[in-house]
Amino acid sequence: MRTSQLLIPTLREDPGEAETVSHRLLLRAGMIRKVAAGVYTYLPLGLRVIRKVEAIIREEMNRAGAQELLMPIASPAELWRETGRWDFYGKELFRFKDRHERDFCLGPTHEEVITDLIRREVRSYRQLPLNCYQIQTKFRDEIRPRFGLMRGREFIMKDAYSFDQDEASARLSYQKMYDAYQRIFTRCGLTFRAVEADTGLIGGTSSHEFMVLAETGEETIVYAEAGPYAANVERAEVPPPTEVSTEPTRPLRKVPTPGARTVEEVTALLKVSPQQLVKTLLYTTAQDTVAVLLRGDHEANEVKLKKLLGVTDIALADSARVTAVTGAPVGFAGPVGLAGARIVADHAIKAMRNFVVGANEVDAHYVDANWERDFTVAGFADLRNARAGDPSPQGGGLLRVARGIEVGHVFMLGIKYSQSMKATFLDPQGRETLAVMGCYGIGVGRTASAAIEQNHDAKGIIWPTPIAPFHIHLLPLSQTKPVTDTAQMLYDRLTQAGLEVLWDDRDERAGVKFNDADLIGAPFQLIIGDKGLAQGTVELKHRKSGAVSKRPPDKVLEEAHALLPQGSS
RNA sequence: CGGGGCGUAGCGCAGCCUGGUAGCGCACCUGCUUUGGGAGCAGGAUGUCGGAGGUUCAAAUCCUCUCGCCCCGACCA
Repeated sequence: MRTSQLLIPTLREDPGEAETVSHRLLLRAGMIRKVAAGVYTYLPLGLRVIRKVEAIIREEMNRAGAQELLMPIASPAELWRETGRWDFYGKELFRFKDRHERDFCLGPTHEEVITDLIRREVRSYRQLPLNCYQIQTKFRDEIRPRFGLMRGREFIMKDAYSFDQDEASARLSYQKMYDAYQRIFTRCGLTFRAVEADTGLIGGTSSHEFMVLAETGEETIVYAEAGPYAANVERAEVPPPTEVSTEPTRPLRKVPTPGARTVEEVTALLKVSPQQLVKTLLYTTAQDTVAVLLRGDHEANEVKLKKLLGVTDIALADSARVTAVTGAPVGFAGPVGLAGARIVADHAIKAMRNFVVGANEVDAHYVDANWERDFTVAGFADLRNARAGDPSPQGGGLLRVARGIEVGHVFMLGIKYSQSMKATFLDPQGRETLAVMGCYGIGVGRTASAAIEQNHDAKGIIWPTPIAPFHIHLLPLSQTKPVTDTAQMLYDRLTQAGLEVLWDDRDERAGVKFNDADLIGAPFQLIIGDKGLAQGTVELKHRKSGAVSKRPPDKVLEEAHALLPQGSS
């Protein structure tokens, strides 16, 4: 296609709103434009990339035995009330009413709609297993949309739903999707890792996230330095300590700690290490207040805490609540003599002796506190985030930490939705049985963004060939007849050979064309200039390496073919 | 929702504190020259200063309200 006929509004300067590389480059390369916070128009170039990613997803989903359908964006509140998610999903759900005042929402995901379909249409185990998917625009009224296509309020997602007659069969369906995801992200040219994950709002029994490794990722993952274990930090288990302190206990003493509230201030004042301090975090749940004891250098993991408490919502107590419960301002809470809250402790505490805690009194802490002797806890549990250097819970040495972008997520749902929505079928014995479900998502725009995060340089994007908007950027450097004729000839031949060619036919200076081409990021640039033609050559330049090969124009075709994967359109 | 910040030409910004003719760079239009890494010269067009109300002889500037956006924390593909 000719540049002069395409809307490719490249920007010379960085847009002020863009924070991350992918956001900045998508805007600068003229691929997306913002319509509202978290809502974007895909311009022709951006849409081509989206379509490429979608095509790869379709091929692999179909290959894995899934079938495509298309569900509506709008869905009625009744379905969501059946599963309880009309309330549970909260403000994240875009809601609206029709002219009859009936409640609707814009689908953030489609478990309800697909389960409604399947419960109506599937009667027999003979119709299972079944895996249906769609590529559809989703809506989530995110608290904070950001990073362009990375976290939008409207975004394109592939979502698949599997229905099986039993757990064993469901695990096979899950595995097929897991394998398909490996192929999809590999084909998209991404460096990624599948990690164990929390199931979040979707619910279910187990799940894996597919994480593209990138510094700008919003997720933190941990992985064994010498083994297969990898998990989201939210999920990563921390094994209980194996060595318990054998230090003789000393008597409890109260010491003044004027103005020292934070772990740093208290440890500096008392000249102890954070490992000798126990911090007391107060959380409020719908019912009560819970005190969480953590070693001074550890971080609370709220996902684990929610699971332990069996609640869906917790929040750090506000200062009024802290004062009411402890009798002291924030910064001096401690377990000794604490009456107004249940006390739970991370199991690292179990290994500690003679530690520092808050005294529930302004400007005072206890030193040489010991659990059991000075206070009792309701229980010990894994309540902290894993971190680099912790032992891997499943062997393979110590854990390392990396940042990741979640591009895909596979869930074993079990019977959560089939139960609440009564999706049943008759098994071979004629018994009414609940379908066992799985669901599987891929963020399409996020995948494209992640590809940019991993494949760019100071000049612009360097698309992995399978998802590049064009294979070759044809750059005639002047408007002379030999150059134009050669460009036309090469454009025709390459296009006929099945390659996707973007022909920069604008009357622009060479530098402008080079810079735009580098920004847009086609894997190859074919440069045609008067100088080269005088010597009978054109140049094929590899965007990634910068390598240039000079060839006579009629030799370009075979070289281009060798360089680009067959059938990669 | 809490905290911080920004809305001035298509884009990036200055002007605001201390009220008085709305500016700069890039982009855009015309002409000439130029032409292998974002050209030069000359000329030109472009603004309800986010919106509403108020104070004032006078408001981009001060006050009030409002809308939008960005950044930092709790959600997720």
